[in-house]
Amino acid sequence: MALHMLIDNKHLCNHDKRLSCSNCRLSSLCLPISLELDELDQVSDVILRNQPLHKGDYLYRGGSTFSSIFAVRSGSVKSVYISEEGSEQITGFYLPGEILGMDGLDNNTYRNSAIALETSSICEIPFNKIEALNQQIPSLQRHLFQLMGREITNDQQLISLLTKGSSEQRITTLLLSLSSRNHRRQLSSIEFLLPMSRTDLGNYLGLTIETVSRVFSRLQKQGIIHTERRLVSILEFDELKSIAAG
Amino acid sequence: MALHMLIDNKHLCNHDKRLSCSNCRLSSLCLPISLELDELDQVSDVILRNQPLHKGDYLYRGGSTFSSIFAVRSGSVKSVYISEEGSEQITGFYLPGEILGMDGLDNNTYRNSAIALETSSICEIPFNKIEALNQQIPSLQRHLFQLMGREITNDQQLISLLTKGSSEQRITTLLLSLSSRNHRRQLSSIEFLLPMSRTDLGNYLGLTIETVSRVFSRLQKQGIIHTERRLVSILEFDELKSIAAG
DNA sequence: CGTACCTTTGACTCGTGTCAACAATGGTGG
DNA sequence: CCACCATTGTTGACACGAGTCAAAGGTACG
Repeated sequence: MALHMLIDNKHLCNHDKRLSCSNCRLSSLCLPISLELDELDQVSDVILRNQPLHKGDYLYRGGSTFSSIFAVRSGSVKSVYISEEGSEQITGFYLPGEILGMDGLDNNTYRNSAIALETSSICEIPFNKIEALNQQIPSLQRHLFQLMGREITNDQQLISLLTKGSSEQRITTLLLSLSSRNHRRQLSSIEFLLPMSRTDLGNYLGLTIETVSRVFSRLQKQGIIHTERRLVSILEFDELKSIAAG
Repeated sequence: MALHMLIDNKHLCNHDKRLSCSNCRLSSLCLPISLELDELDQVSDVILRNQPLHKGDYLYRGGSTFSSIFAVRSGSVKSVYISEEGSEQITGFYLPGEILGMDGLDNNTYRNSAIALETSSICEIPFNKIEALNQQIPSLQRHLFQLMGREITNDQQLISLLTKGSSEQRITTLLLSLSSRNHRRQLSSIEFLLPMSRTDLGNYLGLTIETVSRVFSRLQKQGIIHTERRLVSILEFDELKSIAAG
């Protein structure tokens, strides 16, 4: 009897106050703001809250069948495409409140693999269930389109950066992006931990690890940032912006 | 009376057999294949078939309010982002049967401008009307998500190309892309006209016009392609592929 | 405590950008 | 119809930024 209640409690954990969307600090980032409370609960009910991933764990693998999109709850995830020849290209970093997995919509197959950069909690959003909810909640459908539109504009910003930007512009732009994404989450925009290695940074920005390292050293020597391993402090915000702008 | 009939005819031109989706050779490219005939007509009815654009005309402008997505019927269009500082980045080329405008979904504002590369006919698809149809035709909603997913994976392929590819890889990859897109439309995959200038090509691929020109010359000297102005003939398909692969 | 991995720094190379001159093309108006 | 000009594309010489190769220092993990 006691055991039975325990199991029931586990089944109901989606409704646990601590784990519902209505109680999540990040819901304003990953869900439309205009949802009614009962709509919010409907959405919350289809979301799976799986075991946390550890560093290096796969959230999904490139080539596997698309089923869900994912929202980062804590930690961070990288999205990486692995070509037939084995070369890897990181296509994005995802922080708490951000959504990934939309690379699977094209062929019903994930194009990228998603790998945890650190211990991370992830909400899984089964796509067929959210598609069904779209029929009842129009603002949800619109929100999904908006999320995909944001993914597209993000990728296009990266394209501009890669075609036009020097190594310094690429790195300063990324630092400013991380800074503003931290700010959105009410965290410090001037001091934060990089979730990714120098290697990942270079891969994402199309630079070698040596160049990444040299740029960090140069920025530090100029007194614009201070770095200690993965901890970054921005000392001269305006300088950083002006380098990023070119 | 005669005049009245004429006007009525004009209003009915969407139902003109020549201009309905059910009669369009390209419908298999831009619409889901699984549509019933009456569903196809429903979709066809909301689509606007505007006056053809001439070379250099804007289909939409970056910063204006998002209202529609667009399908290229004939001709070709480039999508270009213009930064505050005035630098331009071409983010895509769109050929007949391909769909653009999804960069407007993020902020309800087009991020890019879309400009005709030559005289082009474009179908305009008002987004709120297609959103409403989604409620009745689930396969249409899925198709829209798929189109956006394709846009995302296309952008990510370009990112890989820009971070890893040499000038030769970038250009040969683009030539192969154009070739296969022509093939999809039952046109020659070995001889075709480039719709864009060398300048546009270089801008898209992150290369200067001089480098583009030199790579074309080199490929021609090696007997892999033949070019004469914008006409490209692929002489050694396998060679081209092996260069593109790296 | 040792090993493996990640990062930093230096010397050198190479590909692409920059600057410049010139050729070819297409549109315009006399 | 042709001369003119603007635009676009080609080719060469040179410079420079990022890649490559190599070595050494730090840090974390078992």
